[in-house]
Amino acid sequence: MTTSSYAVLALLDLKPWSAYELTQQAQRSLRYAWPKSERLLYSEPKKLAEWGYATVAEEDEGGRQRSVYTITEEGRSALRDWIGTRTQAPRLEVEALLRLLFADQGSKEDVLGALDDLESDIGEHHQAIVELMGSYLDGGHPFPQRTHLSVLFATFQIELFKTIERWIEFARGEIDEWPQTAELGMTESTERLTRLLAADESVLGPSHDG
Amino acid sequence: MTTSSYAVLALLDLKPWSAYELTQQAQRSLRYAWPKSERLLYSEPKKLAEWGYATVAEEDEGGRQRSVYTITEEGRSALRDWIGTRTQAPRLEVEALLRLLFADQGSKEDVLGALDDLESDIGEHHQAIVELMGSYLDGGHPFPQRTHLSVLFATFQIELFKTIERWIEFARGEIDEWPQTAELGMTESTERLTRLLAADESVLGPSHDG
DNA sequence: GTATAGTTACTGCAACTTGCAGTATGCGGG
DNA sequence: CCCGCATACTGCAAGTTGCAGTAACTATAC
Repeated sequence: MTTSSYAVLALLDLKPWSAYELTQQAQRSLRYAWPKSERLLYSEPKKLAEWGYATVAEEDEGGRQRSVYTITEEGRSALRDWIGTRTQAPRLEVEALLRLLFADQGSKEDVLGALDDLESDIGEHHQAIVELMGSYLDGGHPFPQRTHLSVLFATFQIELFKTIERWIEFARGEIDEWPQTAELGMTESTERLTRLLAADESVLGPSHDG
Repeated sequence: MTTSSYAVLALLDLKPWSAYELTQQAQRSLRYAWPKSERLLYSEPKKLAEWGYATVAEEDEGGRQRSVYTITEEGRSALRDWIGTRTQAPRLEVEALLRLLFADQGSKEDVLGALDDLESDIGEHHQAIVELMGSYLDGGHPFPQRTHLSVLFATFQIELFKTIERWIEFARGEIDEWPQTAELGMTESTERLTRLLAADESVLGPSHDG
């Protein structure tokens, strides 16, 4: 049982799903907390069934056959045990930051390009979540009694995205002041920032909507 | 060539390293942008050598033998080509958020426990970076001419960590108001938050050090 | 009616990545 | 000289990803 198995099991606890529905739903709803590939999500319910945590029923809806998975009592019990365990440390992969760390091996355009990439990736997700919240107001939540959870979760996403977007603007401003990418070292501006960070203070101005 | 290969290649572009040094250095410096296991980092320089992007020299320093890797001209050229390519979308794995999404399957203590886990994981990293910045002020940067990059990178980490810590406090406050975890749905507080998010506004108060 | 292009619903496989156990060497203390 | 510990790796099984491939239904055209 990996964390991904438990994530799928938790979805199964909401209602029975076909493998396809389960996969789509997992990609949509877990994308920002526990991003997993379609391929993996397809194989998880099979393993759950093997372990006795779910049962499979072959249905014939829509002319085509599909396997519908339902959680078992053992599954619910395993889920309850997992809920109380220590969570894994969070993990952030941001290739744009990797490019920033090695910005001296390229031009200013290269780093700024990486920041543009990051901005557009974050922007897409940001916009999607704002729209999702709009749909919740219109009663569009698939499990209305769980709205409080989705919304609290969404507050995390929005705060994070806003912070990253504000930081991108800030970083662009800093980089614009560089004559080139390499060999700058401890400039006046860098020293000022280092002092702020060593004192654990924010380097961004106050947010515009706080 | 994976992104991890390029990350190691970029490190090799700074100076020649032994596999051990390279691995340690990569774990320390890339942890927050591109976290990779020790095991993988050990094998990357071997592959780089196979592909002709690095050369190996068997040295005998400290009595024990070690393989020292040096970047080649082909390696530098490959690195320059990579620097200009599109970056991958960022990826965030936060198991504590997964627990929040399924909080209705456990108790309030369970969710709050997950938030505590997240707080302590983030707190460790946060503190480590603040201390690192203190050491930079004392001239402790391993590549002084690259300080401007490390510090700009660190501003990202600190802003992110501060945001997450502020969000944890906020989320605790919300959860404290819940009578239980399940079946709350669109409460008054949730509706207020949903409206704010749909209007793309922050739900956290202004930061305390902005 | 049937060719064909598109969508739905998957499966197989190679390559990438991780965690952990295991190995071998050097080094300090008793 | 032996023991425990740190250093410097390697092997391997299991987890994960991307992509190519398959097969069935669906819509539109001719």
